[in-house]
Amino acid sequence: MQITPPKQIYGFNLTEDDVNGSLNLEDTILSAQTSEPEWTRNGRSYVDVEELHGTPIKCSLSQDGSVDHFTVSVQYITSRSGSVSQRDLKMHLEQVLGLRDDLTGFYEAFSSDKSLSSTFAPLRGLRLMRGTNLYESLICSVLSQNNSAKRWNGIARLLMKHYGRKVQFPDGSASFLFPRPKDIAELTPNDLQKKTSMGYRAKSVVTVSRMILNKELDLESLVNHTYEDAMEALLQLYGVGPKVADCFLLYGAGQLKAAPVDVWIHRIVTSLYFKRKSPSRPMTASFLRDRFGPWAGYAQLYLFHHARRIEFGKEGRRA
DNA sequence: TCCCAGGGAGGAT
DNA sequence: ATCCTCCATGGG
Repeated sequence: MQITPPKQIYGFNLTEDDVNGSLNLEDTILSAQTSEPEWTRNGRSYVDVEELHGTPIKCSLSQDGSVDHFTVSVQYITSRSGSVSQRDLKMHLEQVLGLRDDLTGFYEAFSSDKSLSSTFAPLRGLRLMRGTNLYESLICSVLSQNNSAKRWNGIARLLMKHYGRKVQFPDGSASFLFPRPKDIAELTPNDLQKKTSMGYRAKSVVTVSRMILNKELDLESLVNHTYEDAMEALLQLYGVGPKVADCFLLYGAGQLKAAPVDVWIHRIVTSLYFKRKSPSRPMTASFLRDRFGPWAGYAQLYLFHHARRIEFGKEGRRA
């Protein structure tokens, strides 16, 4: 007699033929990019829950092989009634993990820049993640200000738990989606702060949520603006300065010329490229855009993580 | 107790 | 324009 298999779990594999260059899945997922809260770990796999074309989907990825010759096993399951095509999920993962970015071209274009190219070998396969929910990316970027990656992720998880929709999966697990602007706009900053311990960032999160709900701010239209126009609009938002705006533009809107300049990047770029002069942070950001053009975001990512790894060890944890 | 965390607003020069 | 200080909270 045939035993009925649990048909609700689907899967497929990605190989190096599906990716434009090398891939280090673990480094990519653990590099604290603010496109969305960090994926959770389950053994050797990384798990993400997202809403894809209105259907909650939970996918689990694990990489076997090397960063150049690999198989990424993808298993996924959708919430109750919904279904997602394998093709849609594959396109989703291509965006989220930056699988179309020409990493080989990046490495070749700057092979003569000794400062940058020295990071290529240790970080080979590290890719820029991109969010699929602009609001989520903006809020995560706001939460990251003057905060550790571990803590802003914890706050984002509390946001999801308290204000996001709970979704059940056929395997018995449950998750919370990221809240929508209207879920947050109705709160007072004080209520939000009490539930999430996000501190003074609550005022910014509520204000931005209300502006989006009232259509004073349209994140979708910002994506089609030039970098300069989008930046100008974002800087009007309370709690959004140059670094947070660049984080949103890079990880949320996919503007690869955006290079968020935090205290680390500022120190690194100053010491590597400004021998003994001291540029302002805006100068550092424009320097990165001028020097690396459409690869400025990637240059920032590689310089940042290389320095962090030297300072703290592999995953940036404090010794 | 002090310092820092992938900063930013509001104020004084 | 550039330089201060303060901001909530948690971890080292």
